[in-house]
Amino acid sequence: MPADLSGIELRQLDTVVLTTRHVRRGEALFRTHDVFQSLYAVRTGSFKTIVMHRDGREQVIGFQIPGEPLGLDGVCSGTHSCEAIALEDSTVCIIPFAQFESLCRESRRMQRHLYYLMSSEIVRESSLMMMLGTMTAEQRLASFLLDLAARFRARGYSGAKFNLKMSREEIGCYLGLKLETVSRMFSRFHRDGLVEPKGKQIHIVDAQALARV
Amino acid sequence: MPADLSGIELRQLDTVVLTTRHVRRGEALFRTHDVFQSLYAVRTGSFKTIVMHRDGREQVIGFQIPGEPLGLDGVCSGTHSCEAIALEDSTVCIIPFAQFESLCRESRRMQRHLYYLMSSEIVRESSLMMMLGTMTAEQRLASFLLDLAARFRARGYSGAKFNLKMSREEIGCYLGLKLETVSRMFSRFHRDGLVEPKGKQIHIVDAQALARV
DNA sequence: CGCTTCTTTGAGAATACTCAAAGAGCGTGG
DNA sequence: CCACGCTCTTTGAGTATTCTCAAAGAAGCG
Repeated sequence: MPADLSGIELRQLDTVVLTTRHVRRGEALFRTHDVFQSLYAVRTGSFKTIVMHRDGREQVIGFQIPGEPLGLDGVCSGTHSCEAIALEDSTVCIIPFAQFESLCRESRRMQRHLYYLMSSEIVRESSLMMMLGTMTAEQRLASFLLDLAARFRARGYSGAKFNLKMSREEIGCYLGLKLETVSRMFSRFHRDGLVEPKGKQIHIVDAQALARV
Repeated sequence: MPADLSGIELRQLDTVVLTTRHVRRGEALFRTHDVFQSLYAVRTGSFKTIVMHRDGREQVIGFQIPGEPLGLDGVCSGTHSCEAIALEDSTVCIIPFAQFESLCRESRRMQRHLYYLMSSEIVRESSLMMMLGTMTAEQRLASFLLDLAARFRARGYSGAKFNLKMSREEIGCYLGLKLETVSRMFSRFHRDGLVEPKGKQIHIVDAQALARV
């Protein structure tokens, strides 16, 4: 997970990350109001995180792929404010927060890394709010695809071809759109030669044009 | 700022908060890409924080009233990812981050408080995304007013009557709506007897009904 | 291989937006 | 202190984007 830590710190982290956990497709790693005890890092598979309104409305607030952190929302109140659901059979590293906290007190770099993770999440959510607040349906889907592409690339996968494990409905729930609208936008991108969607398999043909949308 | 710190820690914090700064209405406390050096706490007045897209689009991601923190976005990259603009002549406490960080290494409670602040911001933004992604214009304005009311109450002001320092346009920019839509929703709430808006002075008449919207 | 779930597409409806103009409020300067 | 001008707010009318409802087609799973 931590790209900017030295070998020493990584070994220290290994002493804390004693266990991994398997989560089956559709199951929850944690739910809203669960007691917060650990941070997690996706090891294999993928997750969505959702917040639920009392009336049952859901908002997907993020998708996590291997290497990305989960659970930072729980630090402030001691209970989780969202829930993390596996999009496919997945495994996570468990990082017990109490132990991680001790490690942070010993290692300034580890401490900085935790700050980095939390602040990054704040910045990520800010740009998501920008998307939800100012963009058209077309722009939202374009920026979603480009963001995913960049993250896959950053983790060593192809940024041009990847598999969407989430449904159109989940994408819509993330982008503040209905599933039909998401589907129509995919069709439009396909018609315009920007993207080649074969079901869940996505091939980004013209990233430049996507960025200009 | 910190509600859960002891007298000792508050005195320690006082040694770090050496200076305050005045910011005139319309001026920036910090701008996007400014080097991050300090956290701030609003002392008097109020601010908006905005993120800017390259094409000039703006999204207001928060309004800050006295007692609330500013600048947490800068921790991860060392530069600010948003800008903070004063909505009226205001003052802030300056908390140099390097010194605050040292203090956190000495005091576990101070450390926890920083975690708390960052994680709270993550949770706050999550619920904002829920609003932007799932709510109608009417519901957005209602939840905005109730949120503000709760925050004023938490800081010891009246939750039923308060002054909106931000314009209809800024509210719209925060709620993902146009200023005309915001104005229409105010008119509707007025017509229905939920809110008594006298220009920028807001009187919440029926908070229960607002919550049911 | 059949059933269920997901996706696509169409048609019509609703919400929010755009453009426009009048009215109110605020700050500034005489 | 009042008047002027500017900005902000309100309201209306028409438009556009997205949503809703519906149905057919495709894909995935057991």
